[in-house]
Amino acid sequence: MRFSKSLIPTLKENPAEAEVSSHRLLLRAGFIRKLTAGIYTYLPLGLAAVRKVENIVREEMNRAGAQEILMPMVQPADLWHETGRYEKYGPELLRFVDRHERESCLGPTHEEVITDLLRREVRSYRDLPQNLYQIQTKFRDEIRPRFGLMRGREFIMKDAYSFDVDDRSAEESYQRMFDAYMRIFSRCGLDFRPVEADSGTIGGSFSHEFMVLADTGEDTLVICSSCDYAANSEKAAVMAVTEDPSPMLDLEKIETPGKRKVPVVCEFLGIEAQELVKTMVFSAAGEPVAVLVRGDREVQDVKLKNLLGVADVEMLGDKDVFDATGVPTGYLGPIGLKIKLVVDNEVAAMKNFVTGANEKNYHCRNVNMGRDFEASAVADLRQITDTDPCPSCGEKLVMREGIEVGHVFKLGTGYSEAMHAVFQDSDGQDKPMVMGCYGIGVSRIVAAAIEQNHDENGMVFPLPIAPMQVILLNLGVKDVQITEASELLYKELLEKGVDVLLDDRDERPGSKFKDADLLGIPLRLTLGKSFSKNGLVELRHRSNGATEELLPHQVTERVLKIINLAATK
RNA sequence: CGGAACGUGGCGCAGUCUGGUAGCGCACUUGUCUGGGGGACAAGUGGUCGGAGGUUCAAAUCCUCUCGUUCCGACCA
Repeated sequence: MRFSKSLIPTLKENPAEAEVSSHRLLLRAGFIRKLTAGIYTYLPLGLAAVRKVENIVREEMNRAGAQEILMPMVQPADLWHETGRYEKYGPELLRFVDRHERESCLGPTHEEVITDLLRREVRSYRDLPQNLYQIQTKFRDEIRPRFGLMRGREFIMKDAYSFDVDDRSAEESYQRMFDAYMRIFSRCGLDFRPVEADSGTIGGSFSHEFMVLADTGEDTLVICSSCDYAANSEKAAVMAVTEDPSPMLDLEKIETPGKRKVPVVCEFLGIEAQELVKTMVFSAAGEPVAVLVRGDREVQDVKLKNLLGVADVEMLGDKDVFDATGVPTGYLGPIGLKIKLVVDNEVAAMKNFVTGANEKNYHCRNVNMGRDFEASAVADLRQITDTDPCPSCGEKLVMREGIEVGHVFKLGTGYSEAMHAVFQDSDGQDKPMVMGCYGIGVSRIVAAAIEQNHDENGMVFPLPIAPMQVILLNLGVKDVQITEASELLYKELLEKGVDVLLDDRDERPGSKFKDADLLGIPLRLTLGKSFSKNGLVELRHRSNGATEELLPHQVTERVLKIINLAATK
């Protein structure tokens, strides 16, 4: 690829619209251009990086026994009605009607389409297992697209689906995909962690996310400092505490005029937030539900959602709380509360705590569960913190930010039952296929890789996913000797299958160096002064700035060696 | 969904408060010099000031509506 003939519109200045580094650099380096919010065109180098990632994904999926297909982006609403997701999925699903007034949508994911395919084509247990994948553009009408390729509305995703005869076999499929994902992200040169995750709207029984560690990540992870436990903080289990053995004291109602917020009540009563229990009211599928957590804790709504078995929970506003309970917020408590009540484990182990009295300007002291109120469920409902012990080994936890680049789910039979995707087993019985689904954000990997690998001069690509492996700088386009040698080297590298960008523009050396750094191409070859003087070619590593001087005939061999080393690492 | 900011040549911005000739840097074109970390000089090209409506002798500037973009937040009682 010749720089002079390519569309690589680099920018000297930071675009006003980009905040995070990957977004800024992708625009500055001329990898992408925005069409409209969350929707981008990939320019030659941007696409080249995407293709590199795709190829790694493809190789590893194929190696794991998955088969590549390509499904439609436009999907009929009927399929989505079958699984109930046309209603449930929410406004992220872009819906429209075609000229025949048929309801349709743009695929944000393909469980319905693939399940429809398999139910038509698979009759017998002999046809299973199947694992099919595609690399395709997805559309999700995000509320707030941001950070360039990180959270776009249109993005490139690899999605795979497995179909098995039973749970045991499905778990093997899951494990195969898990292993393939480990290889994929390692090969991409990413610093990542697989973490236990919530299975979200797609549903299913268990799942892992693959998180690239980066400060700009939108998810928070907890990682054990001692064992290999790691989880998304919204899922991370909090260890149950042992019950406080103190005897129960007499219940006492106290006047707390105007004291509503936890710190205010605590200060007024001279207690710590750990001695108080707050009562939060959520709406779950239209029903109000009260949740008790300790005063200094936060309810983790994903855990609540899972306990209640609903798609979504939402905290009620002051007015809705009053309508549901007859009590103004700030004075809520469990005693005599008329709505459903669920209690965090930690609270269940507490004795003689303070709560609201369900009466304006009053709280209660020495409240005890079992004596003063009953809960309809006790469960782990609070957000984990970094002072909590590791749920696996009890050691210290560390919290980190992460970018989700992959997600594997064991789906079970939810979709296959809803859509009657059955096969005849060896005993002659019809059984639903056991499914799994596995996603990778291909375009997001490019962004995450840049987020994780850049410096003040630009991107620093890991070799395996770099759009180009080598940038060859001809610093003397008007010098016949330098130009001839550059062209020769360029051809030689191309012949050996090296991806090389020849900077043959009539620019000053400074501009070429700056652009080379910005583009983040791992290996830079320079033919300039020291070539004229001593016939030497400079090889410089973008990542650490190390340089070596080589004779022209040594260059290709040396470059190939470095590339092969990076590939086998 | 709530809040805020911004929209002026390709990019980054000033001008708007206080209405009166549309400006700066970069990029681009031509020429000369220069040639290892975003060169210098000279001469040029390019803008319905996001859109619509209104006020005014006069609107980038004031008013109304609208579209677009970005950022923050989404309630812990």
